Amino acid sequence: MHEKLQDYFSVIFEEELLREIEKYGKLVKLKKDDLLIDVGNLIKEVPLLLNGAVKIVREDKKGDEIVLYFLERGDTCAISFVNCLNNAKSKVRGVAEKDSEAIYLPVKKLEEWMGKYKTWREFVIESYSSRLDEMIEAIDTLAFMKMDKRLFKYLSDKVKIMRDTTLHTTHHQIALDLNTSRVVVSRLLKQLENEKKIKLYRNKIEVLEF
DNA sequence: ACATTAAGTGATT
DNA sequence: AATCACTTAATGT
Repeated sequence: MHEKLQDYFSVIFEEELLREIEKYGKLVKLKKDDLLIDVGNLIKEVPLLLNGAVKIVREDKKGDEIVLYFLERGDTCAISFVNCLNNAKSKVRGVAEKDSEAIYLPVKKLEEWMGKYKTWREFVIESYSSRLDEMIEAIDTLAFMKMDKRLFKYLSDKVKIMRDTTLHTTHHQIALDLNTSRVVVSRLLKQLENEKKIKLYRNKIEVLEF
């Protein structure tokens, strides 16, 4: 845990804060599709992502889902942190997109560090603001982009997050993430393949352009 | 060989 | 862009 912390955070956090993180945080290994957080959960711990990727999904009452954004190394969901300061329940779901590692930090401590460490304060604010940016981007995408554009953005986002141009997923799964139907996804993917932007296989998509 | 699951396609709304 | 109804293809048992 020590080395992993050093790797990613020694540049932003001071020694003492790193030591505290090490002391109070617990290292959690997440497997693909593990749930980090679900809608309605009361949050007492907030994960700090060391590596891997997590997708943040919004779900409505009917169970329809839509992907808001992805988290990657060094990210934390400051939204959920601020959220749980006022004891609110989570409004989103976090699912590991691939095997990942995270340090779970107790909210109690996070609160304390807000006053104690400038770097922590800045980290949270920075994280909060970039989450907000991503959220706004997600709204733009939803409101103004046609399905074909949305799909392509989804693919290239995913390629960046996964650091792999070959995505192991199904048309069905993509349809769920974008809240559309599998048939539509299949057709649009076919189009993209014809435009030489991707290559299609079973359970696999190779993204050539992103 | 058979069943299951993923993906492709035309027609309709 | 969604839905239906169906086909084809790949994969698991």
